Amino acid sequence: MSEFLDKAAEKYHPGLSVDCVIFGFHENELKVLLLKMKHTSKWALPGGFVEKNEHIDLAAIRVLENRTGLKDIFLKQFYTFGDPDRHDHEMDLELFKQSGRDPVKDHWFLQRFITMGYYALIEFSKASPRPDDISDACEWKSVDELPDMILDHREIADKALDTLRFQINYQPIGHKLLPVKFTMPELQRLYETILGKELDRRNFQRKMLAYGILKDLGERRKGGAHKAPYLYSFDVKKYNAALKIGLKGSW
Amino acid sequence: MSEFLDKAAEKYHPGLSVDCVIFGFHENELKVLLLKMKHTSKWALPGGFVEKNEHIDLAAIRVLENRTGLKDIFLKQFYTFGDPDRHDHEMDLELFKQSGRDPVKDHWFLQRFITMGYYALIEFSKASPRPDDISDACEWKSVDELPDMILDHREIADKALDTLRFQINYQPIGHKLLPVKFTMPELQRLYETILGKELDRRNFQRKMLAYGILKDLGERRKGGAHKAPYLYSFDVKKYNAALKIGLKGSW
DNA sequence: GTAAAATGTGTATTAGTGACACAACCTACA
DNA sequence: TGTAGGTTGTGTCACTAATACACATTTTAC
Repeated sequence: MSEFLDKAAEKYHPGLSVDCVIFGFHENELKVLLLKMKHTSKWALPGGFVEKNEHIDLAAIRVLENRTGLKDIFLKQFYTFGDPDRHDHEMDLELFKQSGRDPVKDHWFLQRFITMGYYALIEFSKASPRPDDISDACEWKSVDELPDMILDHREIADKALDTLRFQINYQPIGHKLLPVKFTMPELQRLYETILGKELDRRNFQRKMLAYGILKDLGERRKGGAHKAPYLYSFDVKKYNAALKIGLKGSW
Repeated sequence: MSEFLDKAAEKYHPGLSVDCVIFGFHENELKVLLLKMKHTSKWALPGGFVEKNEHIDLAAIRVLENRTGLKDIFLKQFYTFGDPDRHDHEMDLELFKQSGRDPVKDHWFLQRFITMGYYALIEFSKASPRPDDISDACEWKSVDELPDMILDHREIADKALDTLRFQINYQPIGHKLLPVKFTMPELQRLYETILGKELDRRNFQRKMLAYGILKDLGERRKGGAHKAPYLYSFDVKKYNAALKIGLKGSW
C-alpha cells in the first residue's frame, strides 16, 4: 500500500477512477458485488485507477477481472460522477495512517477525483469474488438490501440499476445473467427484479416466446418442490439480432 | 493563449475536458453548433476544461453559456470518451507554435485527455453563436452534413444523436428545441430528423394529441405557401409529468 | 381560375397488452 | 398411499395501440 502511494502519481492518470457495479442473479435475487472496506463498517464498489495511457474501458476490465477472476465480461460505461465533494477526507487520512505515513499536502491520492461508472453483467456461479488490498471481504449483496456504502457509491449503484432498467430491451440481460439453461419463471424473476415490479406469468411467457429468441430444450428441471418447469436457452444469434433494433414492448 | 498555457496546470483538473454537442432546430433541420478551428480546415465541438474544484456539469454549463450567450440551458451528460489515442499531436504542437512557445515535455496540455460528452437542447433563434480563442468561426451545421472534425469529435456528435434518439420519449425534445408556438408538421419534422426516418402525418398527429401535452392555440400560421397549419404549444406541466414515466409509444 | 403542394380529418385492419380461469404436475406430509 | 398446497402450462376475451390508406380543404403561384 505504501508503495502504491509512492508510484501512483507516476503510473496513473491524476484524479480519475473507475467504479464497477457488477450484477449477478442468484436465488431469484439481483445482486451486486461489493467490497467491505478495512477499518470501517462501510462497503464499496470495486474500483480502480486508470493508467496514464490506458483506455478507460480497459481500466474497468482490469478491475472486473481482478475481483471476479472472469475474462470476457460484458460491461457498459453508464455515467461519470464529478461532484467536487465526492471524497471522504477522513478516510483518505486513515489510509495514509494505516500505511504508516504522513499525509502529504497535494499528494496525488488526496486530490479531487472523478469516477466513471461501469456496470457489468456476469453469470453468478462463474465468479470467484476476492477482496483487494484495501478491503477485507468481497460479497454479493441483494440490490434490495444494499448496506451502508462509502462516498456516493450508493448513488452510483442506484444509477446503474436505473440504466439497466432503461436499457432492458437493448442489452443481453438474460443471456449474460442467467446460466445457459434456465426456466421461464427464472427469466421472469430476473425481469421482475430489474424492473422492480411483478409481471403476469402468462403474458410474460407469451411475449418472450413471441420474440423468437428462445430455444425450448424439451427437458424439464426436476428436483424443485413443484411441477417441473421446462428448460430454455437463448438462440444467441437471434437474440443479438433482436437486441440491435430493440425488443419491442413496454414493461 | 500563452497565459492560458501557463496557468492551466494550476487552475484545471489534469487530463480532463468536456465537449458539448449543442442541438438546435431550424428550417426543418436538426443542427449542431460547431467551431471552425484556427490554422486548420477542421471543425470542433465547443469544449473546455474542468476547474480543479468544479462540478463537471458546471464546466459544461460554462462552455454552453460562453458559446451561445444563453443561461439555463438544458443539458445531459451522455458519455465519457477515454481512448488514449484521442489526441492530435500535430495540432498540439501547432498550438504551442502559434502562441510563440516551445512545446515543453510533460506540459499539462500535452498529456492524454479524457473528455466527457454533454448534449444540450436549445431554441435556435435565441442563441448568439460566438467563437472562442482557438476558433475563428462558430456556426450551425446540419447533422446530415457534418464537416470534417478534429479528433474523435465526429464520433462524439454521432453518439450524442444516438442517445437523443434513444431517449426521445423521456426528454423534453420538443419543448427545448422548438419555439413556444409551433405547428404539428414542424413537430413532426423534428421527430423525423431525430429518428432519421419518415413518419405518417396522420398517425403522428393522432399519437401526439393523445398524449394530452399540447395546447391548441386556435391560431394558424399564415404566410406559408400552402394551407395554413394550426399553432400549438406545450402544456409544460403535463409534458413534464408525462416524460417522467415516459411517453409511451414505439417509433 | 386552376394546378400544385401541403394541411385537416377519418376509417378499417392488424398487432399487442392486460386481465383472468382451469388443468396438470410435483413434493411433502399425514 | 393419497391428498393438499403450491407451481407450472396453456388458452381466451376485451381493449388499446399501431399501421396503412383516402378524401376534402386551404393557400399561393402562374
